[in-house]
Amino acid sequence: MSAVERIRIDRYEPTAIEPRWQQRWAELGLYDTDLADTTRPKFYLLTMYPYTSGNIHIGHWYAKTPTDAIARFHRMQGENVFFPIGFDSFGLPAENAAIKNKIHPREWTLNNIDNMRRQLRSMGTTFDWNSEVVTCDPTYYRWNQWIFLRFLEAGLAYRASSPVDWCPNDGTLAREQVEGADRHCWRCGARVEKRELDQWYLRTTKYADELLDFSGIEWPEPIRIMQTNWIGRSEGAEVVFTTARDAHQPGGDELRVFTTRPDTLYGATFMVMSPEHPLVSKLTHPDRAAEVEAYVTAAGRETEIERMSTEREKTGVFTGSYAINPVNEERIPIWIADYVLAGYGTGAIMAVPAHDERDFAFAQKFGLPIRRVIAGPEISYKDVAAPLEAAYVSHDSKDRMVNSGPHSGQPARDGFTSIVATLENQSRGKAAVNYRLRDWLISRQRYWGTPIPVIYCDADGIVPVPDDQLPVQLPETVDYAGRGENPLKTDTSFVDTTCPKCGGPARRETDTMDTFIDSSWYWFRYLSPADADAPVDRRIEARWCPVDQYTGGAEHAVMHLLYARFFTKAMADLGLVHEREPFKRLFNQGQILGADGERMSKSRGNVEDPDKLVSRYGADTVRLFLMFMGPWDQGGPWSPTGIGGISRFLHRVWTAALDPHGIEAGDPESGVLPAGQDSAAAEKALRAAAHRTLRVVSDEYAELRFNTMVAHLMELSNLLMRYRGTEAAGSAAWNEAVLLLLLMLAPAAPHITEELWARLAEARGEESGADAKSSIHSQPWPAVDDAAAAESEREVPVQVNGKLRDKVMVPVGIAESELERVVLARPKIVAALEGRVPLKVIHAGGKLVNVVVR
RNA sequence: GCCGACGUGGCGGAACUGGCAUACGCGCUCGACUCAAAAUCGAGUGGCCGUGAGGUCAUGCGGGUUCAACUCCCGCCGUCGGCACCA
Repeated sequence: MSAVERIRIDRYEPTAIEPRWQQRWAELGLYDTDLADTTRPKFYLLTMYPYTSGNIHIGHWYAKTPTDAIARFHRMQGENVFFPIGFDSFGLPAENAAIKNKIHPREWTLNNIDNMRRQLRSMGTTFDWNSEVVTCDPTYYRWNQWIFLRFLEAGLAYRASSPVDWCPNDGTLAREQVEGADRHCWRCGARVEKRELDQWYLRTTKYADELLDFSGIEWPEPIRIMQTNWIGRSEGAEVVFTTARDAHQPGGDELRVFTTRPDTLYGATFMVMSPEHPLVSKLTHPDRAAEVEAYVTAAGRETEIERMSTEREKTGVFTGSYAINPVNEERIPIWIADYVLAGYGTGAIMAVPAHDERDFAFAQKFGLPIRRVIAGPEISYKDVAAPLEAAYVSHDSKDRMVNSGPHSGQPARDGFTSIVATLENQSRGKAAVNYRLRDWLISRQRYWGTPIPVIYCDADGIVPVPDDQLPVQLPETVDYAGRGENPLKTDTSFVDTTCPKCGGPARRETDTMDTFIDSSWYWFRYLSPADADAPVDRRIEARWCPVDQYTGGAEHAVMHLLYARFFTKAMADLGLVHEREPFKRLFNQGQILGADGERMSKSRGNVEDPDKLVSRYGADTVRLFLMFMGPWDQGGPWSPTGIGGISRFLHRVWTAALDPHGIEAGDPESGVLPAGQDSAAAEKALRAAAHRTLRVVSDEYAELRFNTMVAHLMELSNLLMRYRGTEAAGSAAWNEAVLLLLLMLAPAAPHITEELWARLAEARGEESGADAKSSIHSQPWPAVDDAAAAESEREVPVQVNGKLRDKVMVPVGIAESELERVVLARPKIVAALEGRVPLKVIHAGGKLVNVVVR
């Protein structure tokens, strides 16, 4: 090949190629899914829709482009792939930007969406844009309202007054939106306080047990554990204590407690109520009223002041009242302390200081009695009365009950059931289950969200907005007086309305819904985004749900991913959908951190803008680089070091495909076959390598192991380059290897492969790029030729006492005795044996030989 | 504190059910091409000892099981994520 001829080969210039193909694919409608097509198996692939913050950053690329490779891979497998995208577009940032920049949240959001659409397209992703969903659009949020009304009818939505977490800036928060030991707001970081408010809830607890059941879905173990812990099911008993008659009050009130250790009931030496407990004022002795009142007031403020440490000293006050223990009629004092939570169990506990660390600390501080009622196997009868130095918290099967009246001596395990049975006989308690999970508080005092469709009428109370008046639209012009105040509240044109029942004057609810409502069912809406009659088209849903593969970050473990499961179950019970689980398979990609190892955020200034990388290297290089970085579920700090290696790889693919005969200057070896190989052997080696690569790469795509997939494609391209310029280059085997390489690379690097596919077709004199069928992305995934991939010889490592001493080439399928004979004759092995006689020879299925000597 | 993930060259990482530790890539060193540089191509690249063949140590640390351990078991240390007194 002359130098002149080589120069005529076009250079690989991604920025020239990529926009052209993106446009061509859109024109051909290559990725518009026909949901009615039943001739192929369906594959619903979902990636978490982005929040409309304005910019697509490298983290979005890390989440979306490997997911796109999954979509392309499944299409090549012959499946009908549905891969939609949309925008999570309600929420605080839009509102904050509006306040700051004096721009309407809608305008801010829609501008951002325009920019993000452009950026998403530049990735070369195959989203079906026809099914796009934008949650701040009335055509979407009217169905939030409609579903809410169905929940209301079914008793799954209700209004209640209770102490809620309140952020001074952002208003009420769901419990999972309060973070850290100091209880700060997940959005603004301000300290959260408790407020007693009337708010709307969804009855998530109704599904607590079903949500614990993960059978039939393939989710990562850590997420299942997190959800399980979050739901926090515990089995125990509810025990009814009765207040004792006293000078200041008649007694006889029931004080219910939940305990997981009914076997310790004889060890209850006092009781504790939460400061918010309804019986607090009734049970407080007049002499103690001032002290108790002060404590309760302080506790209300508690959460907003220092609460950094769980090691914090226990605090509390005595009410002056006593309760009767149902099993031994013992009279024990009732205290109030903030370590007992109002929202869990009954808001009151029986304190067993001998066997609970918290109760122990409290008893020590206030000098309350501590009585051992459970003894471990090492405790002798004599030691039972000895003072404890710490709470004995144990579930040892050898534990036995002591100081427990008729139950003394019984194994503690049996005590659980026998005490519950005793209580049940006397109607003073029963077996009970408690959950840590609470109902979902959805009211938000914000403008930029879905208005809750109810009306308050003085005559008729809470009146749902009739379906035919939906959507309740957000007013267009609003006055942003300032932060923390919902502008809907002061907008009389919105608030003032008439009662749908009596026609009298009435007020609209001004709270809007938590934005997690939007993402709790959006994948259903993708299937029929324009349907004006129903939120979900049940016929399409029946065919396409559940989502086959969902990808997104693990940070949504106990919020979005739990809410989505709840919604699906609730909607199924309402007959709106068929499936009870939303996402069959879930994969959590890791998180890309800033170069400083911290979470990427605008405030830290460590956000990586992919646009300049794309303009320098091209989208294909950025896609491959992100896949090559490491296992997809791992993420890690961002560093562009090494992206040049990916760029070089794609240049080599380009060269191998278009210029098989070139010889690199300065390389004395190039153009020469490896020693001992003729061109037939070289061609055989090429085919074998290509088909073996195909075998592993197919698995790696299916298992989402993109980093090793890229590595294996690099190995194949390195091999091709080794044979470039030799007699084998340009042979049938070479061409086959090149085409296989392009097909295997196509899902990951769609533009360069499409370009080379088209050029090679043209070189063969075929039409290319004219229709959807000729695209590389419409080709079937190739089949492995097992005969070509098979190897005739194998290199077997040989060890002596587990240490590598030699390697031998032997025919595949060699008999063990023959292999042993060959091995023992090897000079290196003879030397290593030093005359010793082998005790044993391990063959390890022909993969390795280990000669064991003493 | 409880729950979970992870710890391998200078760096990102590979080794799937115990079987050649360090694939692939980055970086670095040397060489070719060049007046020179960039780009590209080639060779080398875990530590230590040795001119060499080779030996020896090494997958966070300490033990153990095994012919054989990055992989399994026990006990520590460290990093990251989740939970936050849930009775």
